[in-house]
Amino acid sequence: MTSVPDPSPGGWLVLGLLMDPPARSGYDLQALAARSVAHFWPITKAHVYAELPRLEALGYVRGSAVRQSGVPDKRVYTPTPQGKAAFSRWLAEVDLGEPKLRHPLLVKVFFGAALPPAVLAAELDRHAAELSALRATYTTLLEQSAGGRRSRAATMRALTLRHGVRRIAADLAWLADVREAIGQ
Amino acid sequence: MTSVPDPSPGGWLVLGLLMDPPARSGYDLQALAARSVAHFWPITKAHVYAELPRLEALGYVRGSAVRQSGVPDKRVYTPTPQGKAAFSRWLAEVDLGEPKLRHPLLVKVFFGAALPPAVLAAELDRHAAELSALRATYTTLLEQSAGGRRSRAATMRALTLRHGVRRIAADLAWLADVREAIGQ
DNA sequence: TCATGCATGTAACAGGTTACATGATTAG
DNA sequence: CTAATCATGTAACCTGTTACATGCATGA
Repeated sequence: MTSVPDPSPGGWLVLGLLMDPPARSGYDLQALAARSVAHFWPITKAHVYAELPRLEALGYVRGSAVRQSGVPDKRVYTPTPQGKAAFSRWLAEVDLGEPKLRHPLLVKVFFGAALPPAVLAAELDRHAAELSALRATYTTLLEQSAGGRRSRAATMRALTLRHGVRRIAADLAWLADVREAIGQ
Repeated sequence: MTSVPDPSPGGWLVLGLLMDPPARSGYDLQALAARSVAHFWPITKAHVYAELPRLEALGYVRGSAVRQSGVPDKRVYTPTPQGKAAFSRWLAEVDLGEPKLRHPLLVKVFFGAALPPAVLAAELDRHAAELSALRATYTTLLEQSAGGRRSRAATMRALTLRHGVRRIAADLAWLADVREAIGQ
């Protein structure tokens, strides 16, 4: 009877991002995702726009038009009581299993013996530079949220950034290992 | 005219695993993947079996039947010269972009304020236990490959395991942070 | 005039997983 | 007798991405 299937993981994430006010549009959600959950669960804008009507059909969110001047009108969404309940239940009960990572650089290292050392070394350095840049954005975000007292929710969100920072530190240390092992 | 598309990333990985002797069957490849590349690029058996005929159609591998007694007959694959060349080229030239990770536990932490502390704490501890177990399997694999002198290829493969070990150490340290932040 | 931000969406595709289907042999 | 190992595959599905399509307003 439902005909609308349960949200996919990405759909639940979108719902989760709507849990706290203010009401947000697809455009807002995409931007919010980019600076919050993106580092452990990337969500594209196409995905956001696809999930919103499904969540509405399930009765988990309600959209309403907002007129604007200067910029285009938009449609913002707020969670319904059922949506809030469903999200809490999902969060407590899901088992999404182990993190699945697909790490291109590790592929290059694994098969690295088949690669000219200079090519590999260049890739390693490029990656290290990207990691450093990423760490800078994470620490910036952390500092932005670090002022004064934090809500419980803000504390939890900050913790995921700390994960990113720790992981990057580990990756940089490993990159140094690899550099040493291959010479130069 | 080709009609057969280029391999997907997973397909290239399968080809990569065939580069070194001995010739392997789909069954062998799946097992090999599980103890080598799985921790940075998981490949299911269904995927392996699907890629093999495509690689053959592209002229990158050649399969041949092997009769066995006691166990079922099998079909093993060896790379062709074109396959070897194509793999080297791919490895040097691809840009698969940044690692994309989807980390369920970070989802739970990010929205953790909406979760009973005891539930969250239990998940954290379960995850920590799993990480410890995983680290044990990595170190076992490392020790197996650590005897005596290593080929260049073996050294590179071992380095990816060291990455896993470093990443787990970082994750465990972060889990301790979270535990401290939420108390109990 | 040109790029950027705001704003929304769709269609086609890619990549990979789950569940199903089958069957012999060996070890406990 | 049962479970595990060896062995191969397919069909349906899920999840998500890319590329396309549109258009106004603002600031440089």
